[in-house]
Amino acid sequence: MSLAVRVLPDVKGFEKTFDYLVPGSFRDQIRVGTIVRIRLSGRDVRGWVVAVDVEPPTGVVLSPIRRVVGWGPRAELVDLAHWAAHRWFGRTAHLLTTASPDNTVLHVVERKPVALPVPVTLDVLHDGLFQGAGAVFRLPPTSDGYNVAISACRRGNALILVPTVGAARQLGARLRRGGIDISLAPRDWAQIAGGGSAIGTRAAVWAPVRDIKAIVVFDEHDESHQQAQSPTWNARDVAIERARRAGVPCVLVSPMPTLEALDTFALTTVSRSEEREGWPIIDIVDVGRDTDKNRGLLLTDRAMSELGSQRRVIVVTNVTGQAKLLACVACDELARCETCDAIVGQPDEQLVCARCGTNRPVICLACGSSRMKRLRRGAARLRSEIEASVGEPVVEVTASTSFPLPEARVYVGTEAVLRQVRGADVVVFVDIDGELFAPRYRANEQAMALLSLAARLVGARSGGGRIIVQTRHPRHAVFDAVLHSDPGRLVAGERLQRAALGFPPSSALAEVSGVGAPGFCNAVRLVTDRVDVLGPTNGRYLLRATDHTHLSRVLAAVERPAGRLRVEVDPLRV
DNA sequence: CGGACAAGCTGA
DNA sequence: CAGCTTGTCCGG
Repeated sequence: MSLAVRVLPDVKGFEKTFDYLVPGSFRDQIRVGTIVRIRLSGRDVRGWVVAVDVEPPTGVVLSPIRRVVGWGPRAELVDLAHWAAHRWFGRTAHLLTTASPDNTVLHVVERKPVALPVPVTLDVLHDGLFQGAGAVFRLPPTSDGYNVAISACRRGNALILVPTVGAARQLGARLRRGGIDISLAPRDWAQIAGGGSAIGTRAAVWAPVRDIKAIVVFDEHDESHQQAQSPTWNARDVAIERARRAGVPCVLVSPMPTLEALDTFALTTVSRSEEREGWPIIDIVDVGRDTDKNRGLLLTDRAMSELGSQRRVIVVTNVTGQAKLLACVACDELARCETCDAIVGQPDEQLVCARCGTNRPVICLACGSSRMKRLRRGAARLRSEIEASVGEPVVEVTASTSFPLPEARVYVGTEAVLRQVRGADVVVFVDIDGELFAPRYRANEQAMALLSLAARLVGARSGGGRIIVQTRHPRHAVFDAVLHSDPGRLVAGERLQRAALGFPPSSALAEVSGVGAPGFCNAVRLVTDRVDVLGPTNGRYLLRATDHTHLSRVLAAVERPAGRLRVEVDPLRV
């Protein structure tokens, strides 16, 4: 047996492995994934053992590993980290950090599997979902995923991913009460390494679950499964790959499965009536016709009557400072792109589409008028207007609002208000058109996600849950889907539009920015004609390939130029 | 990344 | 040509 191991140093800026000797006293502690300290060009640095029994290159004198720090990711997760680094053009060390314990782990106590109690009602189990390689399970927003989680854990050690820490704590506690040996990842890293199932948010996909038997991703569509900073890895996609490698089923649960999920596994749904029951009542209020335009009010009579009642109301408006919404003065038609339907802005003389780049003079497509008016006002203004009209305190909630929230019957805010307020009777969307026609290719999906978030807050129709949506486009496909409580109605059209415009999942995208971007993108042009280089717009290039296999291969093949380079694979807003 | 070292610039 | 900056290379 050779005494040399390969170590990946935890040093920013370069990705290279080095070989070291293992002193005899360390030999039984060294495995793939072990965290060690090594000497590298005079410095004492941390690193991960990525291969054992290696044949070092000839003519190099190896130095010894200085110290064993503790346990690190399991060998299969080191491989998975390599895969993810390639897929999202990041450093393996970055992903290994996420897969490693926060604190030093010196001892792992192995636990035996516990015998699970037989559930009282076997018919609630979803064993069918876990039969093949996996499934997409469309479950309405107010339905409980507990039985899916239980079904996963009954197969053996399972990994369960949810979008928020609160949901992880709550579902984890319920599963423990149900007799499941499950720990919170990454907090209880050492415990998970000893056995049992794990639950957590996106980082938990790297939890050291032993002998894994199933993976479940709840709210698969939720953008918080994707890391915001580069590398923009997505826990759902890592979960799919982890399950595939382990040969175990992966179940993706969502009230509104993404095209990406539907392209991966077959869809399972609940009955039409059960899905309908799982959505609240949704009132689509046509702002273009139902209101007196001259009053200039943001809220329709329908919304005002809810505010005047004693019900708890959440009023959602769009992000302040986003692209202004323009509408025709004569006929009230929204200014939209003639090519891709996104709302267009008016930076100067022309109407410009931020999504596809089309521009035209300031002319209404419906009536030919050349006069436009601005529609959007901020959350702060809205708050004071509502407060004046209801005569009681109204609390504004933004992403930066600190806890605890002041008690109030009425809350006003941007998207964050839906995530921070506990519950409500009614949610009012003041101008959802800003979401529907946002210059982002996932606009429909994101609007749908907001509606399902609201649905959870107000609860099912049987309990009186209600959502009021103010729009100038009451016949929009997203409303057709929610009115029927059937997000599946969006899929075919969405798929066609994405394909027609070359957006995922019919393509793989990467956004490149930074001083090194021009050099990098020129190099991409030279290497291949299978990756389109678009831009730059605002200093950002967009690389587009037919699929991720090609995109990743090209990104890896191109030499990194000097200077800062930011590559965001699968950018959410393009 | 950070250190080593080489090549390039400056000033007396 | 010392003294300093800037660039490039390399680490086991």
